[in-house]
Amino acid sequence: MIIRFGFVAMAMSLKNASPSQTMTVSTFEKIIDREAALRKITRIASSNLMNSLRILRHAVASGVHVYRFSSKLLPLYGHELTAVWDYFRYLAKDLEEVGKFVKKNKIRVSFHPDHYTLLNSPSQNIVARSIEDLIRHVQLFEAMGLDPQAKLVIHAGGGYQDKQRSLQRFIANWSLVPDQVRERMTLENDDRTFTAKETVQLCETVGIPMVLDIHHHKCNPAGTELRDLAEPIFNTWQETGLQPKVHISSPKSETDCRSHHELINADDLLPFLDISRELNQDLDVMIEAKNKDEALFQLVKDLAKRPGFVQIDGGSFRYRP
DNA sequence: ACCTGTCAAGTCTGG
DNA sequence: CCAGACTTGACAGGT
Repeated sequence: MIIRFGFVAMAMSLKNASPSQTMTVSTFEKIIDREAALRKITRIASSNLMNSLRILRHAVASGVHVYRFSSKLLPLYGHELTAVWDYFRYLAKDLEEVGKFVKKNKIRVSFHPDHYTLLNSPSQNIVARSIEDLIRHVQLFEAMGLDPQAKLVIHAGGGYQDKQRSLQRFIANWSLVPDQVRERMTLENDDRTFTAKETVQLCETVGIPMVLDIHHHKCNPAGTELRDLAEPIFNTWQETGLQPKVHISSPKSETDCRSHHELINADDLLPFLDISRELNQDLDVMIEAKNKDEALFQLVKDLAKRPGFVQIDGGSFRYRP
């Protein structure tokens, strides 16, 4: 069984390489010459894309094959202040260059639109804006020339006092989601509302893959066991040509279980790796830790000393029975 | 150079 | 019914 590790957005090992620089609304509004403000935003976006490329080069050089882009690549993209501006006209070359590097090096990439993106809201306006946000993320992948194996992951949404109705509303709203989004969409269990079991059932209903977050499951298990959920979750990936992806993070402390620690404690991950090994299931594991790539390297170093782990490169292992 | 309050977005809690 | 927490890196305005 093969395990590959990935990291999110930033690389702590690189200096001055933020992929998420931005401009606030108040700064934008203070610039009288709107055209100048929009050009400045475009310069920041270009820098974010070139820093993403630096991070990807660093990942490849380190043997890392899995990466999640920052969702803040294009400042204020989607805000009404910038509605007149065609970001892609000016950023096409940068996006293409990033995409070419991803394809050439076969890096598995994704986006995680943030928790304001809700497909199950009772407000049709919020649902409509969320779909627009998902489309904007898809447009980025398309401009990079990346096929539907480049995925989006979001949560099932809010509970709104009635989880069952809220799940039904997700299913009803799914008909509003265009194909270009559907074919890239995946869902992740969250740490307070929708459990892994509820999320995998929802994924089965709408026919999309599920990303298991091991830490969220620990916060929000509702009496379910990962051992029983692993197979159904893995099955949701069957048609995609991709191996299942899971998220791992370690709690900051016992009292603050939900926050992310700087590093990954291997003990938080090993039980699930053992389940996957029993099922002979290859896995991609996304590290969600404050120390980003350095948490990945630390975990790799730790696992390399343990029985059964045969290191392939800086970011992957063969895990033997 | 460094520090502190603020930031596009929505939901949930507690008062 | 409304203010504040939630999470986070980075801005913005102060020193």
